Amino acid sequence: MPREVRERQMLDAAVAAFARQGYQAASMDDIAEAAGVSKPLVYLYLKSKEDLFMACVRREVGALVAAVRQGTRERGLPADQQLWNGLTAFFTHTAARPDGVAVLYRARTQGEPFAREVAAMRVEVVTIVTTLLGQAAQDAGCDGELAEREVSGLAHALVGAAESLAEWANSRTGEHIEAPSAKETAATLMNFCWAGLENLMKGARWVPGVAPAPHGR
Amino acid sequence: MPREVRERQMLDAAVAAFARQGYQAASMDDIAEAAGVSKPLVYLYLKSKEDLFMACVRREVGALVAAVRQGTRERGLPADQQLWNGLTAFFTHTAARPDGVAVLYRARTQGEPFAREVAAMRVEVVTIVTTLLGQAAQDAGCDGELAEREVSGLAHALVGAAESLAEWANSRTGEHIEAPSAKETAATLMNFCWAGLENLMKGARWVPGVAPAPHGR
Amino acid sequence: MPREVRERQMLDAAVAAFARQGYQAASMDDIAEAAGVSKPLVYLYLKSKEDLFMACVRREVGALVAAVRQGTRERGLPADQQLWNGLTAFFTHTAARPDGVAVLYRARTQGEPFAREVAAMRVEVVTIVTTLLGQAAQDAGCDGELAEREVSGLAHALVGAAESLAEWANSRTGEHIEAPSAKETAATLMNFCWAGLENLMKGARWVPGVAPAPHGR
Amino acid sequence: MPREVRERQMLDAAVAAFARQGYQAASMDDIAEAAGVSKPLVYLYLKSKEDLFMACVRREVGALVAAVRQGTRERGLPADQQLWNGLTAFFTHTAARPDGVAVLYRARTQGEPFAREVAAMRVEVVTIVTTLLGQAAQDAGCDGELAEREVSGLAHALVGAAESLAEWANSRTGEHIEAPSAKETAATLMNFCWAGLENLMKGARWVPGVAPAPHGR
DNA sequence: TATGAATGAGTCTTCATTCAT
DNA sequence: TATGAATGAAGACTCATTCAT
Repeated sequence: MPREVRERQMLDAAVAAFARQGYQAASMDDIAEAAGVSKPLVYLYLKSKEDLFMACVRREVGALVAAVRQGTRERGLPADQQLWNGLTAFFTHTAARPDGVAVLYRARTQGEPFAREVAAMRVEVVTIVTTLLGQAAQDAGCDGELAEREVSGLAHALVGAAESLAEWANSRTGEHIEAPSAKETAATLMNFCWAGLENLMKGARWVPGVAPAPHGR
Repeated sequence: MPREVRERQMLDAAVAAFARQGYQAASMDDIAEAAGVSKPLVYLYLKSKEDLFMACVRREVGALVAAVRQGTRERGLPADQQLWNGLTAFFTHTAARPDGVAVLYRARTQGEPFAREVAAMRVEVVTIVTTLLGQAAQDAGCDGELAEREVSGLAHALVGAAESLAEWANSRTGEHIEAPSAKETAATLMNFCWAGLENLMKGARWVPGVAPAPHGR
Repeated sequence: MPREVRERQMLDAAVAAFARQGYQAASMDDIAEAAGVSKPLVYLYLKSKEDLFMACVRREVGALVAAVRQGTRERGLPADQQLWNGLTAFFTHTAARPDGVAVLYRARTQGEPFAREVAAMRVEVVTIVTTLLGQAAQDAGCDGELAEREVSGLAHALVGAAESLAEWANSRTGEHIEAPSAKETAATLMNFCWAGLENLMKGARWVPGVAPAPHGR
Repeated sequence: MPREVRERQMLDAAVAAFARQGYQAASMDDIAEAAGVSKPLVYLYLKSKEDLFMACVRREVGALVAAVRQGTRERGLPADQQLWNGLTAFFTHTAARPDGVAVLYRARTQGEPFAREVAAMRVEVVTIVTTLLGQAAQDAGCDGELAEREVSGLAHALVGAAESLAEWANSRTGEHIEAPSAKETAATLMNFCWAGLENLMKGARWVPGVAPAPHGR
């Protein structure tokens, strides 16, 4: 059996194991067995547990970013539409590859090199989102300037909300309550945040003690 | 030395260890040493590694919930103000006890019993939030009906956003860029979500292909 | 059982194992079993295979040097007599602790840190020998100057000869041919080298094509 | 590529590996790679690691013995001259093929079959030396009888001294101190032992408590 | 002749856990 | 209350060796 095929089998098995048990708890023995190969072969192809984990992380990072990029590829739409498309792509991916996403989640707490990889991915996603927001500001003809730190905070809030929602949406899978579709979830998130973002881009801010301006309270 | 004191020392050491290294990687040896006691004593007081971790989780869950409750105790304020207070309390706690929060974060991926404990905490927090939202709806005299599922989704989005922001805010600690204060962070989050929530409570929804109603685009 | 005792048991077992099988081939499992303890205890006390080996080496280095020093302690004797005493002590030690000596032998080809330790021991022994030779030169009233390099070479030759003889003498042990006693072996070596050394100290040298001076050929 | 050539490449690589790392530590993988062939080919040609090592040992034994024989081939010279020639040949070989010599050194501690091979070589060399000594006795017209055991001991002392000197001489290679030439080293050893050997052949012995006879102390 | 693919067996090391005191 | 001493079980990693082609 050619090397590439075997290697993908191993990565598949590893992603599943790491997702379910975590980096430390997953054993190379189990991974090898799940991949249907002997342990030495795993080492021959993937060098070490760390390298194997890194390979998983990189693969899943790539897949996730590709999915989101694909979702926001369509030009010429209004920014909110594009953001919704991107979120939908994200939730679709998240539902289709829960283990892959879980690996990324785990990687964030597994030490420098892995955390960095995921952080880099986040930056990429945040950049996409930020670009969309900028475009949205233009679309709306608004001129409010957002401090870089504020944007960064917002982007993290959005990503965190998305991750949390993804987890929540997927946690339903398997129960008799039907899980919400990716589009529904994306819409929920848009409902949650879009009005606020728009306000911000217009320079309207929520401040303690005063209701946000555009709603006229 | 009285048992209670010793036990707290152990929990402190354990929380630090689990937070920094994760459940699997933290070793009972290290924890005992950090606590300044012998290993058998740890076992005498806390039974097993699992029980020790559970004790940590429960303690931190309690502390976090108490902090948030404390933050939202003040009655008679408008709902947004109360939510802001709660968030501020959350971010304050999060900045004060990063290790405690990290333990909860770790616990979510550490198997059934621990995940359940954290999930229960989330439910509690979500309930608080939900109550506030309900009150806010009344305050606004609005009559929009929110499906239970939708509320649940929103609450998870809010909590996820808050967690993500907390992590982001704390990741700055130690750099020369000053970390945002809890109040700032809470304001960022309010900016992010409050307008949208208000809309929803008025029955206005973002739908694909159409700009959100209340803003008149 | 107190730690010190256990530790000596382990070192004894380890020395035997390393001597017979070499560093790589000796397994920690076997050593632990031979010492009558479990493997973790070996690691608890001696940290790692490398550290264990180093501990063996150091112990045997100390024992050997102590033996030789003890042998040459008696002052006031002629130099040849003292050298003979030292050699006798060496061969006695060598016969009494063949495994210890074998460990030192193995250590020389086991990488920098170990080789260095043995080299340092050699230097110590060579220094003792050199001192004796110097004293012998004085005793003999001779004034021949030996280049440092030449002395070094001679000392190495002497030590090599001694080692080789020790091995030869001990290889007889167990056969029906009786092994030569330490004193006999020491005498053999004195016979082998003393006349030559004396010549050298008188400035007489063997040169190709000419028989050494003092023997009048 | 013809089998013989390939086989020599493999042996060269193996000798280098075994010399530098020892039998256990050298891996078939590394040897195959160093030889520029695939592992199965090594097994096809040389059967097993043990057989490969044995092949190396035999080759190097042959080379060393051949070198020494070559050095003592010239008949009609005085015995000391011949011995010096043989030693020079030995040190020349030793300097030219340090890896080969190292393999023999390693083989001595690698278990029965290998040790036997090297022992056999020693016997051969000792025989050559013994013959020379016998001839020297005749040359000197001396009638001293040397017990077989004593001769054996002397021969081992000589060989050990030679080995030790060879190692010492070669350990200088690479430093800025120039290594002594083979002839110098051989002369050092002759200086070290020849007078003693001559004495012995004349029946003069060093005995404890008495200075050696021929020097009249 | 030559090799890419594959593995059974074994090694070092660590860890949660328990006695005996 | 408190601990020095000790271990069963398991995990990462490597290596000599063999097929199928």
